[in-house]
Amino acid sequence: MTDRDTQQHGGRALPEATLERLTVYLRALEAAQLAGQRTVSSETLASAAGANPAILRKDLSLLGGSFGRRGVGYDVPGLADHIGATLGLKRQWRMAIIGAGNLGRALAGFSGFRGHGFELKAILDQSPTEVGRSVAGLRVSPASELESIVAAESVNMAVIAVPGAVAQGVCDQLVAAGIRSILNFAPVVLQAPAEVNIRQVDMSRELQILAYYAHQGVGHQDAVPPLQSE
Amino acid sequence: MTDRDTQQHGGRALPEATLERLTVYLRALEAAQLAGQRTVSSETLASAAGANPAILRKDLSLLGGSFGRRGVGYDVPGLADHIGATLGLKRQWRMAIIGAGNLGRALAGFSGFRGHGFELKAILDQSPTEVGRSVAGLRVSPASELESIVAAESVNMAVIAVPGAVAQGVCDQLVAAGIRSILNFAPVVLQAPAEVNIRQVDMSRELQILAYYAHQGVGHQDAVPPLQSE
DNA sequence: AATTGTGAATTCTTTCACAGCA
DNA sequence: TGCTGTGAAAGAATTCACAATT
Repeated sequence: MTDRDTQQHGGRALPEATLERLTVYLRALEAAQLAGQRTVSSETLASAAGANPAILRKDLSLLGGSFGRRGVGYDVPGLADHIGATLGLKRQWRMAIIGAGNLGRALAGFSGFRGHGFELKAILDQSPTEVGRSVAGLRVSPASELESIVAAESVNMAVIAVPGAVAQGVCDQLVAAGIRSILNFAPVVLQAPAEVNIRQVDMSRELQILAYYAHQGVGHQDAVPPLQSE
Repeated sequence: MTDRDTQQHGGRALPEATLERLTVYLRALEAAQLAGQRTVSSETLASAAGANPAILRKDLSLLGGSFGRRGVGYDVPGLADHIGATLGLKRQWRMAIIGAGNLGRALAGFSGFRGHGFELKAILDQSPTEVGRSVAGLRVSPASELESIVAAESVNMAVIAVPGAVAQGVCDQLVAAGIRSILNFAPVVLQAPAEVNIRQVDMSRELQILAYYAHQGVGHQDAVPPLQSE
């Protein structure tokens, strides 16, 4: 554990499954903090996060530092801080949302990303009827100004909230403007150079997976670990 | 351990990673069909879906029937049909959206789920100012009528698009009304009995994972397989 | 006594590589 | 020839189980 080059900055990338769980632990820790808890056990935290204690401990062990105390549990603010630092939430992320329809406006109003270094700097739309409207305290800018706004506002993360038919075009423009982190809500697989990180949020995918489980009669519940017997 | 699953078509439950990819293959097949292609090779299809050919073939082999022809490729409509049948998209899924804010309205207007057996039957909201409005051709119903609407419309799938603070309450009501498939857009981990399937869509999670990769300078691209040098 | 941290065992997933078929 | 389908191999992720620590 004194071995610093194993994990930490510049160390190895964490498995994606671990990353997804870390975001959930972080949320559960924030809820625990609001509830006034100073420490949590892996069992409590895992249960709030819908995970199991063993994998939680394994995940945290990949983070490096040791934020638990044996016999006691994890220090709530300390661990939250450590996870936040690992995820890069101490930096400033300057976002733009492309598309000011219902979805873009909903995302703009979503408060969940504030307070973790995410700041919404611009919202853009192609349609003249949307341009100029006020959304979440910002004026909607014309899509044609994408490149200059990205530069002027130092935008380094973008959210695509446009119809599928134009999403790839928007993606290309974003890449050309230097953006390398994109969250895509349009129902298309975007093609982009390998250095661009794209995450996809896809309602159809989720509905189809739900349909599969319901169709098969499989009870698949992420949130509740199987009980140990014996 | 008991092997509790002997499903139809000689199928046990498919791995979740496979399910997620199947939905992408399906979309790519539909695009190919629109483009007039009759057959696709695993290489072409994988490239359109951002996967690699080997895992695509393995995924399809888990489905049972054989929809490829050696030396030729896959029959586009045949394979699309087979994947659709596997996912349960031949059945009728009757949906309700809870929450008629920007997000609920955006989801209601999202055409992507139509034509795959998904039919939006109701949209509900707590607030009297939303009730009665017309959204996607439906009138917004009061949230208090949830149980009776679910029964009257035989709703069997629900989408939660309400603020985090009330999401667990809505979830409890849905479960009480007999819903066992829930897609949750609220940023909370829902607690529900194991027989209820819940999928979570979470903007914070995705942004935080993007932040991690950008922070670490890791290029992680799901959508594009490493290019072969040619 | 309680709970973490982690090697070892297990299970799951992906990739390889090639036989089999059109 | 070209491409699928699939066992076998390799690689990851998860779970177990217990020594270490407060």
